[in-house]
Amino acid sequence: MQHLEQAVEQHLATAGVRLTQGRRSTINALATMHGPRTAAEIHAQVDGTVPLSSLYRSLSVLTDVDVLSAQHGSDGVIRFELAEWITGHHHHLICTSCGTVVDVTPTVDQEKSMEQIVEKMAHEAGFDVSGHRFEIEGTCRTCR
Amino acid sequence: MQHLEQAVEQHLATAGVRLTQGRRSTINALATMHGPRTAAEIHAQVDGTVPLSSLYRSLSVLTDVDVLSAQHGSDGVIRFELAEWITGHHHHLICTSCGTVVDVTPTVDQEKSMEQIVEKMAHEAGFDVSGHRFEIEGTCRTCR
DNA sequence: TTCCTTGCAAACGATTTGCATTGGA
DNA sequence: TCCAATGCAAATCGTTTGCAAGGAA
Repeated sequence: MQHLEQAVEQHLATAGVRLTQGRRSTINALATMHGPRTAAEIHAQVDGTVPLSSLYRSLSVLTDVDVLSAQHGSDGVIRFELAEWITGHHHHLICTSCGTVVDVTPTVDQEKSMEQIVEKMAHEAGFDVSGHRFEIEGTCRTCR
Repeated sequence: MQHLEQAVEQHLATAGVRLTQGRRSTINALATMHGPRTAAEIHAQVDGTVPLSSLYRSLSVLTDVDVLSAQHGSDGVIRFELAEWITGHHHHLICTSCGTVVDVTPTVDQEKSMEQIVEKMAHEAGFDVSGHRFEIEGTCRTCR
């Protein structure tokens, strides 16, 4: 995890953003939690040491500089996770019952197939593809 | 569009839900607008004839009985559209420049490939798949 | 008539922001 | 030092809800 910290530190320095105590623990919390987490969950994980308002501000800044990525869940709550250049490329399994989001990493073949399909569909509509989001909905093991 | 109205009417009757004036115009508005729309947009489209609170309640009921589907955008706002059994299965091309959302329908082969991949990825994580959402971001023809 | 629906207004709750204070490089 | 970052409290705003009145079956 030292490498991660250094890489992130470097990344933030380049972006001209300070790596403060609060931001450090926010990032560490997310690194520990594996997968998208809400501000409230992170707030609990850091044991309330970072006020929610400050936490939201940090999350916003960290997302802006691409250390985190954000997604809006069907429960209307934003979940944050480490950016893909840190965690690696993946997609999301979303439990329609409890809202939990789990990361899944496609195999190289799977990813290649998906990209091909994306490219083809978009091309016919005259779109220049810049990215895609693939979300699988279903029921997780514990909710079933 | 007569067929649509009858089918929906039937659907609602079976579900024990009344097709009222407000609901009728809500559904018609969405049928006209093609693609996911926010409550505010629908409210404007029906020219304010349906109060926002009532509109939200209708949208909620209609989503529950699967006449509409809802999705939470990256701006934190809920967008509604006619359910896929009405519009047909499709995915979304989202222009990151102008925000336009275009529906794209995958070919049978494309859809089959995607479902296979989805099934495989989800199964390993212990998920029961109920559906998937594929959103392609990029630049549309007119914005390019 | 019987309830499901509506309208209005008030409540909610996640997220954002103003402002004075603190702390990192 | 100097300005970004913080903490607190108040404000936002999309969405939800209580309750009495209205309308579909």
